[in-house]
Amino acid sequence: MRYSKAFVPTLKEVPKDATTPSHVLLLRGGFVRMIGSGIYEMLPLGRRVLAKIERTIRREMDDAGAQEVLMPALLPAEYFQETGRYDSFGGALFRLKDRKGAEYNLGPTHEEIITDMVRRDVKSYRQLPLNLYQIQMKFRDEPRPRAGILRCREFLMKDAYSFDVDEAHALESYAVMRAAYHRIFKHLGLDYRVVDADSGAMGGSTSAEFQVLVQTGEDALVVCSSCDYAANVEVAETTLPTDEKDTSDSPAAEKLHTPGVGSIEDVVAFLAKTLPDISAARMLKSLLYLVDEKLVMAVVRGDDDLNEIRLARTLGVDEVFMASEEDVKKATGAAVGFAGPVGFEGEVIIDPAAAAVTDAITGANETDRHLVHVRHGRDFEARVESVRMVKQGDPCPKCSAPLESYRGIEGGHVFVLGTHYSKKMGATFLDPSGEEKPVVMGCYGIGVSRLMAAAIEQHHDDDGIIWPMSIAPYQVILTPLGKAAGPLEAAEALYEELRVLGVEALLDDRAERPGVKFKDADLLGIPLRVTIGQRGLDEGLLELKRRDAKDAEKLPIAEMAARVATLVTELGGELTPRSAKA
RNA sequence: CGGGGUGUGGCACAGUCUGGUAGUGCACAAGCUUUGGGAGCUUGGAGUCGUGGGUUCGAAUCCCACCACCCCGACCA
Repeated sequence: MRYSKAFVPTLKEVPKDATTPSHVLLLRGGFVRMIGSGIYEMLPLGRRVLAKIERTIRREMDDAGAQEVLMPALLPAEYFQETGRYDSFGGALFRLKDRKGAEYNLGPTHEEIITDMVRRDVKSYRQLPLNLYQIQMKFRDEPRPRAGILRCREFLMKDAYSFDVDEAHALESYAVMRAAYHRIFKHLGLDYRVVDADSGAMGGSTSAEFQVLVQTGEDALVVCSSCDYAANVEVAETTLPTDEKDTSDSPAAEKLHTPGVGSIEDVVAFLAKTLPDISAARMLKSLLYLVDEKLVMAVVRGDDDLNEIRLARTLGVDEVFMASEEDVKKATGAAVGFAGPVGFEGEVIIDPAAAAVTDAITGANETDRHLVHVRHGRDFEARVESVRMVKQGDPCPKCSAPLESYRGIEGGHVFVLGTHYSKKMGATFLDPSGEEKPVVMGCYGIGVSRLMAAAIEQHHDDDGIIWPMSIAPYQVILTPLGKAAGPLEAAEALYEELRVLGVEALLDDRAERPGVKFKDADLLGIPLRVTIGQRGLDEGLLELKRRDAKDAEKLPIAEMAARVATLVTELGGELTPRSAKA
């Protein structure tokens, strides 16, 4: 491509609304443009990057035995109504009506549609297994789109669905997909981890997220410093403390006046004068949750956070909701901030770490009063369950080495769905003995457009993007300098040589000053740059510079094309050789 | 949905408090000079001041309502 003909509207200034690196650089580099909250258009460069990501995904999915389909984005409401998700999806579902008043929704995901596709034809175990996928736009009315292309209302996604005769075979399909995902993420040049994840309220049992490790990620993860354990903090486990419980006596509980200090920090600061060894670790944090219309108190140590997902699992429900201020007042008789397990009427769950505190401070269920010298088992009873959020430094549940905290962007999610949809939608088959059974499903997503942003979050510097070769919009940029004819002619010749070798080159034939060309080249993040200046030409040399390196390499003109092609291949790029022009 | 903020040429902003008919830089067009890291000078084109209403002789500016977008939180198959 000739730069002078390319539609690449780069920006010198940072658009006001862009905050994260990927958002800023995608806009500045002319890859994408926002036309509404969470709605982006893909300009030529952005489209090329997406196409590269799609190509890698297609190849690995096809190799893994999956077949590509394309489902509609516009869906008659009856499909999501059939599984109840037309309502349960809530506000996230884009709903619309046609001119006759019939209801539709835009596809936020396609389990219903694919299940319908399969149930129409699959009647026998002989037709299974099956794995179908598509790469298509998804629509979700996010409560808050953010971070540019990382959380959009319309986004490109690859979603695959497997269909098997039983759980064991479904697990095999799952394993095949998981392996394919590893190849995809590696080839895309991303630093990622596979982590244990919440499978949600879908009845799924086995699931894993492919998390791209970046500081700006939305998800908090813990990764073992020693073994391969990694998990989303939502579901992370840790070895329970095995310390023997302190049986020595502690003073009897005592009520203290703590006017206006409700939060853990405030109480610690307030009591620091009278109790010298106070710390958040001696506080009991008592949180009230609405569970099936009953109030349940969850108690964790003051320096811990409650994990709502673990609490919900422990209580055997899909979801728990933080109690409202009024509910808290009604249940404890005190303002928010003064709740405590002592004397609380209702179920109390306490985390082991909190239960182990033998001389604790907690709310007294009385406004402006706290209790000191409180002890689980003596002053109150509670069910001991692990409900706290695992954090940095906690021991790994597998090997006890300390866990490390990371943040990540969820780039992919694989999971076994079981028969959740097939039962509801009657997707059944006859097994060899003639018995009718529901197919066992799995689903596998990759956020294609999100990965484009994730790659930038991971690979950029102050000057711009540094694309991994495998997804770069062009593999090399040729930068002839100066007004004289020599450099441009040499660049044209090299451009043709590279074309024949199959290298994707961008020829910066614009009548711009060198500084402008260099700045744009760095911003766009093309992995290789060949600089063609009169100075070099006089010595018969061209310069080759990697975007991710500081120094350039000087090569004789005749060797440059071959060198570039070799480097492209070494860095994970592909060549698509063409025939020479007649 | 709660809290905070912003809407003024393509982009980034000033002007709003204290009302008088819109400006700066970049970008764009033309000319001259310049040419290895976002050049200089000259000239020029381009703006319903988010929308609607109100106050006023007069509104980007004051008042009311609405809309859009961003950030924090809630939420996120």
